[in-house]
Amino acid sequence: MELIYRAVGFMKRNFEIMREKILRAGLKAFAERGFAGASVQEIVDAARVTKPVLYYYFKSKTGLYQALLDQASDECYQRVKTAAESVTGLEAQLVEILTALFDFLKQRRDLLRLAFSAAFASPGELPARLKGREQGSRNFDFIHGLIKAGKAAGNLDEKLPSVDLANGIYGALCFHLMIGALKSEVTMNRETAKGIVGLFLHGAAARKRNKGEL
Amino acid sequence: MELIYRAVGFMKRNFEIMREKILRAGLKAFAERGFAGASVQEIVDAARVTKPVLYYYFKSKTGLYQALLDQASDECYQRVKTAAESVTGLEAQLVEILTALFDFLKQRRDLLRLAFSAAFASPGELPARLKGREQGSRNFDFIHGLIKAGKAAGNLDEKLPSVDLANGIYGALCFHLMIGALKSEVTMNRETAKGIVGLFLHGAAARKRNKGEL
DNA sequence: GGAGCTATTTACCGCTCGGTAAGATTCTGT
DNA sequence: ACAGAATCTTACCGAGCGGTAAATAGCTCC
Repeated sequence: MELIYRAVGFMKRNFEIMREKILRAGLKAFAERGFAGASVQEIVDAARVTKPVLYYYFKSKTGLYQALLDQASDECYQRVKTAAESVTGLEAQLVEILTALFDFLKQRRDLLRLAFSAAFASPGELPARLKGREQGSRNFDFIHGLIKAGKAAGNLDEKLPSVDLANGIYGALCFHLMIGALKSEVTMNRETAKGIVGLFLHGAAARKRNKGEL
Repeated sequence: MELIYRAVGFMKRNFEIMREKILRAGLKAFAERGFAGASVQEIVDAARVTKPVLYYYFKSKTGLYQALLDQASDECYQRVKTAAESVTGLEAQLVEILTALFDFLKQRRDLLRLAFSAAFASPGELPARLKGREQGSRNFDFIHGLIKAGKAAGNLDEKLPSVDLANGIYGALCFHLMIGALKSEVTMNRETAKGIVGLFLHGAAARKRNKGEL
């Protein structure tokens, strides 16, 4: 009995180890060269397996890519949700979300880069079978929800449509993440997050006088 | 004499016509499938020329891509500069710039999409010979300059670093352009631009009753 | 000990890729 | 008329692509 369990345990662990070895190599290749630019051969070489092994664990190049996208999307969404639940109040929540994603960027830059390049890829750049475009909007919808709640609580300017506000903070977030994903070293942290959220909430204009032209 | 001039004129025009036929086909293919995903064959088929013709006018696939990037970068920068010079005052300039680029997006979506995908591509996704990474920052530097001038004029919060402010408005701009480049129809216009600039300058938070009305 | 499953190897497939050699055609200047 | 440059065609290249057939090795279970 015990032998069997241990054997099964070993099997399971080995199965996952193989999968992750290939996933890691695929992530590196796709993040560096894009979907079309990365070749199956270089991936299996880096993972030190043979080609049919990749096709055994993932049924195609597209399947491997999809698995990576799912992983990125899930992990990203999870961090956003956890961050938002850890504090109360719109401003604190936004700061927490941005900080969490900057951490994510620092730890898993390749994964985030992959997600961005997939989200902003041209229609024909990736295989059509890839689904999960709506997955990509989970994060936006989540933040949009926070914004709507903040508006209902009277913290946000009621004259501005909530979708515009969500675009504002989400756009700033995406922009900084993309910049960070391209640079080699990531310097964004909680202070950066505070600055971005502060600019979003209070604006860039000089505040001395309530009335006046720019 | 006249015959010669007409012949030369015809030659020149024909040379440009061929070049632009290939450029147009290349733009469509690259914008739809990315650099690696687009094939030289499909480009020359669409342009109704043969393969060596492409290699005659542009010396390689990379050369064609580079020519398109140069075109996009130049046209974009030109529009930004013209827009900024057409009015005075930071707020009006920003609105004008955003409006001009939304127009650009509406007219040349493929070109803008190409520029964005190149700007945010991973290092190994495009051939190394491609230069002009600094070209891509011309627009940012230009806007950064406006911001610094606005700050010197006392229109912007002096406590906020100018580079952060530039990132703020430039990020919002990029985000909206990228969203627009992906959607099939473009709805952004001067009103959208005003909204974005307003949010950037005055923030999202509820007004504290400084401003009288409503 | 062998049926049957999972996991992995060797060796290959047809195809398309970016790119080119060599020559034909057309045009230009004299 | 004709040399030479510019332009364009036919026909091809080696390499690499994504993907697979078939055999096999290791394992479980009876």
